[in-house]
Amino acid sequence: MDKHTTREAGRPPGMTDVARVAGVSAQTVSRALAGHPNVQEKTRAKVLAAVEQLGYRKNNAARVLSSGRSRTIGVVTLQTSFYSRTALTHGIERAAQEAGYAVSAATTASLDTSAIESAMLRLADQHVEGMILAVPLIHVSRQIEQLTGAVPTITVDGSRTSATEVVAVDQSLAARLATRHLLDLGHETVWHVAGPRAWLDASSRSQGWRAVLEGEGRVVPPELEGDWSPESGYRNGLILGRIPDVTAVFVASDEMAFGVIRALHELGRRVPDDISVVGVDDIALAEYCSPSLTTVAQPFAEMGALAVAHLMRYIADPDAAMEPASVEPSLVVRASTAPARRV
Amino acid sequence: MDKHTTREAGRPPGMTDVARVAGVSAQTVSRALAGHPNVQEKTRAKVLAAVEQLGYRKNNAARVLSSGRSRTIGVVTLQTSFYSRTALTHGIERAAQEAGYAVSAATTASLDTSAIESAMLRLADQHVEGMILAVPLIHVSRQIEQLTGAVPTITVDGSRTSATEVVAVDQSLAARLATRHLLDLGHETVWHVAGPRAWLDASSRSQGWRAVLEGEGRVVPPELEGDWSPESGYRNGLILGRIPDVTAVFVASDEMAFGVIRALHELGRRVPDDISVVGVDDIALAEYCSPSLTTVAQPFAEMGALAVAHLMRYIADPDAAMEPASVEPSLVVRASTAPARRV
DNA sequence: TGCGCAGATGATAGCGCTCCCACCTGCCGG
DNA sequence: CCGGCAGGTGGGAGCGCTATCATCTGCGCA
Repeated sequence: MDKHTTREAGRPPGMTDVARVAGVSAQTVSRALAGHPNVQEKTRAKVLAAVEQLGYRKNNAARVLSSGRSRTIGVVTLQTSFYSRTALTHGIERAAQEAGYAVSAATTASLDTSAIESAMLRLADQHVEGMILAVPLIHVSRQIEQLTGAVPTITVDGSRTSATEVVAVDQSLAARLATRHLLDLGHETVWHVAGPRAWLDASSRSQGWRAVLEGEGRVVPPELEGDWSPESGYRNGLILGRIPDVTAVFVASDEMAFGVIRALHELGRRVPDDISVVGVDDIALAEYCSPSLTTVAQPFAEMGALAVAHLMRYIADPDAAMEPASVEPSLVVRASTAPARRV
Repeated sequence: MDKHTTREAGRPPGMTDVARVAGVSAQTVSRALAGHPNVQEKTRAKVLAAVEQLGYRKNNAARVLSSGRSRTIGVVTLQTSFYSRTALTHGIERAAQEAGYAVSAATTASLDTSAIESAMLRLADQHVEGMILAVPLIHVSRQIEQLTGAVPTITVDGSRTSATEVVAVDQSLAARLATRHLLDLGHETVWHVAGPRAWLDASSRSQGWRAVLEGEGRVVPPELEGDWSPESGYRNGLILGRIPDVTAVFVASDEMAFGVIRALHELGRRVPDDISVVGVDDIALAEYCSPSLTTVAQPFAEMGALAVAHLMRYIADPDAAMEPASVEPSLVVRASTAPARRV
């Protein structure tokens, strides 16, 4: 550090430097750059010229320290590469960028309360103005409660216990679309391989599936559960393939669906001839693996944008009432589903 | 803001508060928390107790402003969900976290110089101590040169023009493993669907493939090019499938490989009976799609760790000489490759 | 016995910005 | 004609922390 206040070589220009060059005060520079209304056009122009000339860039740390506002939001995600979370994160990033916000990501290796807590704390330390939780909040600790109280937080998994705002794809609808599609093809009933129960996404799908079957007076088969990985789909497929009257399966994610299909294949049951399979997500490979997968496409980009929009509103007015928002998924029919064969 | 220096309700506790409770000076608190050696164990304990009692959390903005060090590194990635980049990012995140660094991600929608420039500037504004570029630097602008001069930067794509340090998977080896595997199965020669030329990953694979063929005196078929997407693999597959003497194809990514396989399938050429296909990456689905894919696994986690380790060393001593580092991929043989049929 | 040095602690001065308030123009109405 | 009021501007005072230097202890050694 240096005693002299005069400009130094090797130090980036500060607001004072801009002020000097523009012939105004540092204060005016601040206002001009912040888009404050009470600044003459002429003055603003002078400031901008000086900024250009010096190659001035704002010092974010100073701004945050002084104002408490960071223009940054945080996203908590699970440290894995499931397609859905990746796609969602991208949607959020793009939307945040457009809103002039930076995104700070904190990943957690597990869904433990303490792990999520620590991810949220890391974000809080970075003075984020809001958070988006892309993981299910299984248990809301005192610490988390305090954080969500202090920092506007929304969750895109819609944890049922939380005190946070919720944005979500209508997963129940996704499940209903899939299940009804299979019934429409003439199948007696539809089996289901669900995601982990901790995820609301997973349990909403399960509920939607069950609702359709019950509404139609069909037998509701026991539900199987995976962990989103292809491998868990495979394990469940090995079970399903051994049950003779299984002819239609709704799987809670595309990656698991391919695992299921592989297992069925190995057991000699053909898809879609013997068994129809529907997934969820519409990953890039869904169309190109064999057989191409009938699935329910999720509008992840839209979803990210909606989450950010919601959060912005929440940040602007923390007291405003907000009802949960949701976007609609859509069915994409491909080759993994076929009409039930006459018995 | 407030005139009084005494504690206020509703304001989080600061270092001065901790100092008061612990009965030491703010300075000592700073040193104790920074792990400075010249602090008595007893004093440190008192400080930690006070921290605990007050629920004190450091103010990062203030630390950055004052010290210039942010304990944050930045990562520039492309705004897509290709498996490789996602996996790599996770490797980086984990390693950085272990090193006590936060990760700030900046995504860019395109590979334009200006887009990458702006992503790097955004990171610079956040006072990152170092950057990892996970995108190819096609053209190094004056601005970028200035940035890489000011902030330690390494690239994991190994752009040939850049003035940055390089960490990479040995892609040439990956290609040689794949190509040799196919030749060993008795195929006359091997065709290649490459990634975009702008990516060094892609061109290294192409070179490795070519080197093996030339070394063995085989015919080097013309090279096809995709954009990493399954769809581009499909397009190229539609071409390859129409060429009668194609019996083995090395594809630069798993996602493209499945696209190729699908196209071949549609043209009535069986994999692996008629044509063997090898991919690169070993994505989670490689084992579960049909046929399961022979591929070259990339050690992304290791790679991320290596990149971070390199960057840490670079940050610690920007002048230290560092040779490019690389990690080794490994071949995973599955069902998409088979011995060439006797002609 | 005393000097000096090293280890432990404290005091002070910023880091670059934004807030609050005072100021200074010019113009309106009384 | 002058007080007042509004829009524009400038002047300080911090924001919470760390760097630098000063200070203060205790101890070894001559």
